[in-house]
Amino acid sequence: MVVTRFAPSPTGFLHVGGLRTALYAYLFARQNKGKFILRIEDTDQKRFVEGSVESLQEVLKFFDLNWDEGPYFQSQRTELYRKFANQLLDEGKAYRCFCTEEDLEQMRADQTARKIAPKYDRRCRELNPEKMQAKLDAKVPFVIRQFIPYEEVTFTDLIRDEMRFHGRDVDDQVLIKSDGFPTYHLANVVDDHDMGITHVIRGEEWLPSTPKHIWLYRDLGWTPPTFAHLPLLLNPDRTKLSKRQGDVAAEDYIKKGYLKEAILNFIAFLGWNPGTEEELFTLDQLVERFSLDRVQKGGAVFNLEKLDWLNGHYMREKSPKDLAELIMPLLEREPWFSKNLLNDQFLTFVASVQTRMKSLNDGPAMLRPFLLENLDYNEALFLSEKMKVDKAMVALALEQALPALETLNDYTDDAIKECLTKVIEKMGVKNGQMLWPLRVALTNEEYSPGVFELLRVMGKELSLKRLRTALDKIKA
RNA sequence: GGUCCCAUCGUCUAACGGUUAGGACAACAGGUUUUCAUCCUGUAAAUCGGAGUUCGAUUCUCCGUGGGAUCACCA
Repeated sequence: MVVTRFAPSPTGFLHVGGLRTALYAYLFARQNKGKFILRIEDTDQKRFVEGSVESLQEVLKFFDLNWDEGPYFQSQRTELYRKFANQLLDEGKAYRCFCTEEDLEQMRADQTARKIAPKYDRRCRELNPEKMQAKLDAKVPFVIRQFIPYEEVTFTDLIRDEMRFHGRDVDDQVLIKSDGFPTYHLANVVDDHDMGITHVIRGEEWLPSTPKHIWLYRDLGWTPPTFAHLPLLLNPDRTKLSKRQGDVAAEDYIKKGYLKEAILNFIAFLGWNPGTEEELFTLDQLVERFSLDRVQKGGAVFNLEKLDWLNGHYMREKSPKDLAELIMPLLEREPWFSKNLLNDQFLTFVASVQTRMKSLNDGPAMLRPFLLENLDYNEALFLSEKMKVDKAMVALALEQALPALETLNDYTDDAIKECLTKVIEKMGVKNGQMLWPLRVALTNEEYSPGVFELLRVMGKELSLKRLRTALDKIKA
């Protein structure tokens, strides 16, 4: 059975790159009817961020990336790691290192000065038994290092095929830190084996440390899982996506009002495509169609333009009811909002602004003209050079439209259009000279749905009230 | 610097060694339209360079160039 995992460290928010890794691991597990495990890699107590484990889980759930097992916490499994570290120690595949931070810094400084690649010189490996015992007795803190053999290691990456590294270039990796906690490398390997992970799907930044992991599997007598190293997500300047150059937390995009469908669809296509010209995919469709061998090798620039388009698409695709439910929490945060502003027309209001919304966050502002009791008119808005509308024209348009609409009983788009067209013809003005003032009177906005639709959606009572109020204001 | 990875329109990408190098987003130009959107039509836009293999390279090989990742008691 296929078992994948997502193994973030709780050092802050969930990175969009992390989200994509989680998504791919999830898709691969689901499509193979396998298991998806969540594991928290919290072996560095210094970098732990309060609340990050909770928010990590919330975000994954928000995107419906549900895991079958976990979350497991590495900080609760330290006994296991120590056991295997000791085993390697006994077998001579690892050794204790008593070097201090200063020793190591000094060593590295010397090496860089001599233009050699910085690498641990194994001085502690040569320590004789008496000296070693003396240090242990004196309780000198030590780390456990993995002994890296001078030989080649190869493995097959699902995305990059044959990978080849040589031990001469790899440092004797620390396995257990002096505080007794394991490093990523040890904990990761032990857990992946212990949890039966069959496919390690992770970012490309892990490629260089994979040989260490392979040697660890071998020294522990285990069969390594299959690896798939995902291409990086990039800044516009093609460096690794970073906070300096924009929002990188998945939450940021939720807060910006992007739909989960859009974010998921967008992120799935950064590095993968189905090989056809289809590009609109739901999570379920992705489960069906995803494949690791269609994953790209090169990094992908995290460019929001496509996300905006996808978001608009999914916004328009929603039913007004679903959309209204998503907007509601945002509406409730508005200072002007109160529950009794809602009436049975609400869904029609939502429907009328739907094609205009770029994100959920546009909702409150676009709905406000429909919901507010009184608009605080901005007189300058009524005037439009382009529409050839001056103050006198505004007053005239409103004065002429009002009585016509008052006598109109059939308040449908067509009837309203016919009614106003007659007035316009009689006045001998241009459409815009009538419709622009009406639109501003109805919404106090520069952009809005069409006037006929506006009138119908608002209803006779509210719309006429708006027109009268506006007329009073303009005449005052 | 060592090691490793990568390379098609601005961006995401497609193309059994044979295509007028395709699509989408963005851009631009039109159409629909009272505004803004939506919607429709169209235009422009790419194989990093050089060798080699081949009847034929975007595709395979080598070299170069460019970009990136990584070299911690962080993950």
